[in-house]
Amino acid sequence: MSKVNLKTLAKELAVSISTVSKALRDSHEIGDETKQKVLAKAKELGYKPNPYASYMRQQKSNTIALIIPEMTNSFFLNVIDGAESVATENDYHLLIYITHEDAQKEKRIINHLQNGRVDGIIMSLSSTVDEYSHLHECIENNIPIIFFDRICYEIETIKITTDDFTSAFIATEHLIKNGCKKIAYLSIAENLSIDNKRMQGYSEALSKHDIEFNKSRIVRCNNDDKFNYKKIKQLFKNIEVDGVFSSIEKFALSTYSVCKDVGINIPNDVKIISFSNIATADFLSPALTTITQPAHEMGVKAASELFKYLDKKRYNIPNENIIIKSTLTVRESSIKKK
Amino acid sequence: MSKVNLKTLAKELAVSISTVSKALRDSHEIGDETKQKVLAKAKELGYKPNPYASYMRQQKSNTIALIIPEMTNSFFLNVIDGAESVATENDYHLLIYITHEDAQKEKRIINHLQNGRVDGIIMSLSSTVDEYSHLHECIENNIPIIFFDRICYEIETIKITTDDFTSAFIATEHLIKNGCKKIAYLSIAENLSIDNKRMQGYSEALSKHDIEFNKSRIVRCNNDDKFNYKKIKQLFKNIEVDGVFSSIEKFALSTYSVCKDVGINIPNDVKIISFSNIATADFLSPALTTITQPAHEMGVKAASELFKYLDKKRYNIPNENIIIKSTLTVRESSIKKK
DNA sequence: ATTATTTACTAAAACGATATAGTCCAATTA
DNA sequence: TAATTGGACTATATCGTTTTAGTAAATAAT
Repeated sequence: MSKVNLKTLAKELAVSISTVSKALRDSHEIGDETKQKVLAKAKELGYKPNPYASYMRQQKSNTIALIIPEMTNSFFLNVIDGAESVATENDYHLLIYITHEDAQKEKRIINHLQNGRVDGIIMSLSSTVDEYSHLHECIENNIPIIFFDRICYEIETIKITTDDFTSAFIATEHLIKNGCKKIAYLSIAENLSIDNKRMQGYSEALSKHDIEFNKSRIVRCNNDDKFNYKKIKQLFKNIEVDGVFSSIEKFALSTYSVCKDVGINIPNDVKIISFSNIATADFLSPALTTITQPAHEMGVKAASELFKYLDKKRYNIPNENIIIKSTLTVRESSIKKK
Repeated sequence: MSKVNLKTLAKELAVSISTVSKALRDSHEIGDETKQKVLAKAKELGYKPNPYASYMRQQKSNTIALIIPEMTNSFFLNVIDGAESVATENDYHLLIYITHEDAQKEKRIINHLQNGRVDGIIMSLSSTVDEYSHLHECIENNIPIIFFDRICYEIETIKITTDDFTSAFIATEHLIKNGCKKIAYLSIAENLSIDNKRMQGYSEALSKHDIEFNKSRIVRCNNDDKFNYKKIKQLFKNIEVDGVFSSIEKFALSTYSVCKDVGINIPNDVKIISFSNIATADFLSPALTTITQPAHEMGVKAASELFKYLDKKRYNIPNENIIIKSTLTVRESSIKKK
């Protein structure tokens, strides 16, 4: 009922609060006998140290924030899983924030975290941010940020990405090798690092194979599924397309939807490849060829890099790019039917 | 750089700390002129109140925990999304913990939360818990818990579920109406509320239609995909099965996997229905008939019910069962091919 | 004119844990 | 023997807020 704290223990044991505190932290200043007594009493009364009181002295919250743009994306899902497990291992606590791809929301969240609530932040940018003052401010306030996937070049810190350019290049080349010549690119947001890299890979592959880059085959999608559906439908109506390279998973699903409704056969009429971590890729109709990002691993890496710098109190995080490779998994959606 | 706090502001403005504090909280004790000055200075210096210092006085962390058994399940994914949005709306912060279906981990997590870190907990039980002392202890320590989906009957609190029995009944009946007579049930864990309810619904439907309940068609799955795969494969080998009712999504996917590998045709040879919130149900081959749980809504409800009691400081949460209905979405996997 | 009330503030005590600076006695050393 | 060291503790300030109990001056009531 009544909270048991150091004071309670001290009173019960008729020693001072400092003795109790030191005994619990196994200080050499306290005799073995007393230590045993304190430990026993603490266990007996179920003493649980208050983390926020402890924060007051240590200025360390043992809490980190994970900020992601959306939840309904198996990539982020796996990142959370990875980050959570590392956090738990290190006795850290993980706060989750979702920006819903809204720059204003992202700013608000970042702003609210500059008050000591967290020791550090792991984040992936929202697709609608176009200026980074909130991030600069955060760094100035000594809250380290580690970026993953959708990184911010302007901030000097550790950035964890996959090999977006190369993967996109390989993906596009894969489509080309399977006979595609009119490949569309479903873009997520031109101000995002990943989108640039992926589109570069796409365009580089086209150029290598002497295929003309056609701007009308670039579809700017956004966070609204219905909007994307319309856009993709229009794409097929307006221009010939025999291949689709989707920068993120959900656009590929919208494409499936359109194809189903309009009666376009995958992979006969159009071949599809997508960046995706979807668990059901194998069971889709047709099975979706994916570039599978090392999502879990990226979450793990982001968290463990952060902890490396938090624990040692050396807040001078280097400006480093860590790249973890994606893997291409070829399935039915991108190859000719036998 | 150097943190700006009430003291800094007070010094800058040559007033007392209490004046600054009260001005910021718009106390009637402070004159309008002073208030303006304080507000201006606070903005100028970028004052951000320290949440943990504030906690010390208020004994309110404005933080809640969401404890889920696993991440790779679109149901929980949507619950997080729902809970997060309500938390944000109410200026609360959301800590995420994943038990990975491990009772020991669940106990450890619950134990670590009884120190003031959170004002309340939203959780779904791990499938391996078989005794609830950690939960009772938590309640005794005045940390309210609200359960969703996998609830604990023993604890008197708000429990949010879907209509598991009825949905399972309808699902099973749906299979029966589509000609199934030898329906298997893929069980998640017999000590879970949802598993009991769902199996009851299943068995009730069988009995209504004079189909004998056959224990060998109950498959006890667990958290290990490979294990489940083997079990399901064995099921098909050992006994005739023309319908599968999966209590959770991932078992349905394992079933798809087995059927693909063994050459069993869905829905011709066996029809499948599953509790699931998977976004790709429509695109699976064949499209998966699902009982779609109101996952997002359940997350929203759980969080908002919790806040209702946290804010008003009336911690006497009633023992209430809130049921939000699931919807059956019939797709190809459960019906006869034309 | 005297007391009572209101206004606008300040001082100081919490909240619970921790670290720094003592204190006191016993044991060692010069 | 006096001085020093060490062992085992205690007292207290502190972290950054909030809140209760003042205080002093101005205004209102009697």
